[in-house]
Amino acid sequence: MEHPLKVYNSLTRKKEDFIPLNPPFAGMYVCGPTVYGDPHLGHARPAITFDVVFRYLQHLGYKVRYVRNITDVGHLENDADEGEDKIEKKAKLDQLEPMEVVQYYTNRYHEFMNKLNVLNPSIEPHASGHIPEQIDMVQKILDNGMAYEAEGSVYFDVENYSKKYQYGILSGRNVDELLSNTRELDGQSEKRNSADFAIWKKASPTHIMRWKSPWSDGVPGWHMECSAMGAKYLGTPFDIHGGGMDLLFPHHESEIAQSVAASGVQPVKYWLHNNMITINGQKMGKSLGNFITLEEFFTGNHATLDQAYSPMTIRFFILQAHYRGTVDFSNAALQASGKAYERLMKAFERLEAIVSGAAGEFDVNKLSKDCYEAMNDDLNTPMVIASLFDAVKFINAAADKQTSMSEEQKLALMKIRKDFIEDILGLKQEGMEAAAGKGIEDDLMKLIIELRLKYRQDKNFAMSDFIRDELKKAGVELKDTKEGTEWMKN
RNA sequence: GGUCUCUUGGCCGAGUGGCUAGGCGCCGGUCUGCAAAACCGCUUACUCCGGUUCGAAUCCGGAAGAGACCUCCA
Repeated sequence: MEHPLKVYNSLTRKKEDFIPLNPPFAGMYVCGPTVYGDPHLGHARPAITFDVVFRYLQHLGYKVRYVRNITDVGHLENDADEGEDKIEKKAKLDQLEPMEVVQYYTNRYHEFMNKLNVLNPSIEPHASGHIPEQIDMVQKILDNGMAYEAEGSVYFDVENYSKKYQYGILSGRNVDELLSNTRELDGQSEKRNSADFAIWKKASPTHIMRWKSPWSDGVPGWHMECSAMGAKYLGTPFDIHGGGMDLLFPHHESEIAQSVAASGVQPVKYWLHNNMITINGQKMGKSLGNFITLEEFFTGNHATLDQAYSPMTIRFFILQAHYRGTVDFSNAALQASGKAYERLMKAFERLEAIVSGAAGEFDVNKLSKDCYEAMNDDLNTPMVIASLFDAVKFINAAADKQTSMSEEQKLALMKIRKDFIEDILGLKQEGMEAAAGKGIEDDLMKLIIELRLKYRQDKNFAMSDFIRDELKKAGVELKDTKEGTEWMKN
């Protein structure tokens, strides 16, 4: 592949050339949601980030298998002995079957990902559908002496693992500290060491979700699913593993340990991590309870939101920042993104209507080159967007006849639009005001606008302004454009 | 407390040892009966203190502030 794509690898802490293990194939695994709540803005970030990775790898010609899991079992509130499964807890609360909760929130997740124009992954495995694979892996780890059984649960033996391998290779944590400064803390635990983590958990009598295993009726540990499903669908090792930075430790660290303990092989070549979305400078997340769901963004129905924000505004907002930096949510920032997005899309829409002539002062080849370079430099989408705004200026100038554009330039810009805006960044035109077309309301507005037009033609501006002002009070705004009068509800 | 990261103009956000990112806002203009929208122009920043260098916002050291992970979180 001649495009020298570089990605930042959390494992080596360096930008590295992306060279897949088996070109032209590329395998990517991304940690998907635990489906026990509505998707919020924080979920949109990895989904969009790795959607762009998926899209770009495909654009470069790779045959990509993209696996993004659904965690529907095994994600415990904590690793303590009485730790409750998140799904099951929610199910009890709502008096539903756990799988009803799973189905509902999986559907919700899909619904909102579609709105954000996030492509479906190639495979979307559920943890609950891969219990045998996980049991197999637990057995292998036991066989290799890297885990022990206690009271029907199986725990990963960090201390023993560390004699041969490095627990902490990804997160940079020092095992000796992990082991020593926690040893005294828990006398009552089944674990030999509090750094150990459950890879199989015996179900308490009240547990609804449970599977038979050689050790007990129980559930797999949270980290197991990703190791087992990644190996099953992408092999060992595979190319890319993605997820949020908050999963780096302990989730991804433990994934590595499990896979290495089972197979002896480093399971992943490139670890990619997106950073967090913050609100008032703090991470937006479940535990702090400061998250805003995607539905709330799309409807504007939340106390801290000044207005509704469209899915593409959210997508654009996220792409305007580099994926490894935090991005701070605010109404002002989202409003700015919304406007910028509109301007970008409108300009490229005007492109089609431009009558070509002599070539204008604009180097489209350089633009294309800049966009590729930005993408290749660890997926620098904000840079791509900045470059695209150079084209916006040129297109607008040509559309306003301030300069001319050759057919060649026009076609090249159309290709930029197709490649970068649509295929790679995944931005799409959002339906202009869906407010129109609502039966009698629409007919009435048509009548009012017609009346007002009459007044305007008679130069009775007092009356036409009166109509506009009164409508505004009623929450309807009028705009006179060259194509006629538009209206929209506020 | 341990590990790590960050601090850029009114706001959001790239980037880099010398070549004014970009967006939004503000202001000015074009257009329009007016308004809005749209378009054009303008707006020269890099927490502080030392050091290295011909030259640092960019490298090194220190200080202050903020954040992430260490328990569940995307």
